[in-house]
Amino acid sequence: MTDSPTRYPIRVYNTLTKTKEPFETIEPGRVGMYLCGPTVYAEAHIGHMVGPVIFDTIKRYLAFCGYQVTWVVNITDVDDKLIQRSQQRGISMFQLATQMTADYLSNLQSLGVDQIDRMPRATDSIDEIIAFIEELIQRGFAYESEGDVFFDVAKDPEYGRLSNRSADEQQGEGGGAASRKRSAGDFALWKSAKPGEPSWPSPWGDGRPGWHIECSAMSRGILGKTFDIHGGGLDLVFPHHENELAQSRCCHGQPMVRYWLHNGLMRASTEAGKVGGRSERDAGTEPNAGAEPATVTDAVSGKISRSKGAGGLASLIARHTGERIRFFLLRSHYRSTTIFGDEPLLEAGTALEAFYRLFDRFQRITGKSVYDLPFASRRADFTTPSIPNPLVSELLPLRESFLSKMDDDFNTGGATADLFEMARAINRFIDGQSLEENKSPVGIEALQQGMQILREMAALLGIFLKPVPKSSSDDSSGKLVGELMGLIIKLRADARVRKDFATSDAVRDGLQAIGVAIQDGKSGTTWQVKS
RNA sequence: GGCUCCGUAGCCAAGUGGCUAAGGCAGCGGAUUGCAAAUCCGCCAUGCGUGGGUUCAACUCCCACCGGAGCCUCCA
Repeated sequence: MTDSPTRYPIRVYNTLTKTKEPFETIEPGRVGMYLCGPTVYAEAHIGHMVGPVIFDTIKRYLAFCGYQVTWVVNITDVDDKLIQRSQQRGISMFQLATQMTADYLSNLQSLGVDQIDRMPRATDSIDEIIAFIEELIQRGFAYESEGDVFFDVAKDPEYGRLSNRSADEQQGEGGGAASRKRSAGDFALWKSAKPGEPSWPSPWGDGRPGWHIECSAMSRGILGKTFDIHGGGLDLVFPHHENELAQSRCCHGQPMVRYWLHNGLMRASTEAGKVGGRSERDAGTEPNAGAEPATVTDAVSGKISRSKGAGGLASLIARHTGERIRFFLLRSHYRSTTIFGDEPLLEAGTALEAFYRLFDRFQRITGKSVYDLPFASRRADFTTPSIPNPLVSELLPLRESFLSKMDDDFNTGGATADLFEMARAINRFIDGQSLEENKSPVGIEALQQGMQILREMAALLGIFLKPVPKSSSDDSSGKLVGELMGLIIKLRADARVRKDFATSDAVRDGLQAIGVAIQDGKSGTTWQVKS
């Protein structure tokens, strides 16, 4: 019973054609996917996580549909900014890159991004890069000029198609390179080294790769000359992806990529940057940037920008948990601009709490952790229960709805609606069967089967995979705390039996004040630490 | 100036040429509760920026305008 991916009507929006197209792989059942990763010269900010989270989700989904996916994310560890920043800090470029790569990786881990197969570094690929440049020169698409090598944009009639621009309107890179270029739009493939800069020997003298060439060289090395999906932020469409595309197509005489997928950018929710509000530009007032402690934004536009010093993702994750941030990112469509701030993140957390409470409830009834439940990892593996299960019958249409939204350009925002509907159906089932009071084996079995469906769908989004550390059911809260709470609840229950509500309410209010919420249910009192 | 994209209830946010325009947060009623909380049920956009046009029919297509964002230089 192999799963044939072609049976699923997946459609993706392709930036190159500006339309949604049926997803068909080059090689049946296999997907090569490349995402432009970070230039590791500074700490990551939340905007850098949009791509990794959505592509992580895309990979999970494609794998679920039966594809064998190879996902590559590159690390740009040589670049002008890296050199500049490392000199400022008095460390080597390699030290800086190592530190910032570690920061990036830990952020990915916090957000549950663990599907990446290969993370090649530019500096590990110098030989491939040089070989690629040599091929371009041989084919007449690049030229050497005083130790630099440039791509000759004029030689590529298709240049500009991805970003819908014509080559002659380009300003090109600034600096002193202009005099060495044939035309302004030409971009560097190889940059000659100035004294003291990190460099590698090449046929054109010591130097380093230009920005775009590494992606062409590394994607070819791992995924081949033509591969299925290339992704990145919308801001990379021009010039980065346009240039990559030109290099690879001209070098190989075949298309580089089947589908170009671009995620929307993130904006901070400053007063001025608010959608519908007046822009700072028009208002002509001095912007007050830095309202968000975790990010520094471009004061004029509200855009999150690392060049303005944005970063501090780690503290944001500490405040909100990685799962909350991930869920927040997946609640809207990946191509849309997302407004980011503490408020929307808090709201995502509130929404998530309902699921966590359901999971606690599940554990009280079944004695099992939701996180230990098995679930189908392939779309075709799902089998309906042999015994009629009213809960599963209710959940299956929601599962179909969820999957059809994911089929449609990975509409995670639409799909989350079905997750909420599932949670409601499960709660309704528990209420209707009074499962917390009379734990009927038939009901419990039905509940578990139902919960597996919710779990299966959530796993596609990369959420609810493991317990959130703050949950009271988690032993990280401490055994002692659990025992103390047990004692407090027992004493309070005694007070309630005596109808001494003044005492019981005082206990509840007191706990509330220190961040512990309690609920009196029919089968006892539950509690959790509020985040 | 050129090129893209967006404008859906108090807020966030899916979606569609034609049945009752998802879901979440907040709010309001009800069930439940000693009271709460949680959970469940119900309510909450005669309308999808504004004005035209195409069409039997548009929120969905086209045009104009207003407002917002991005790219055109490094940027996820």
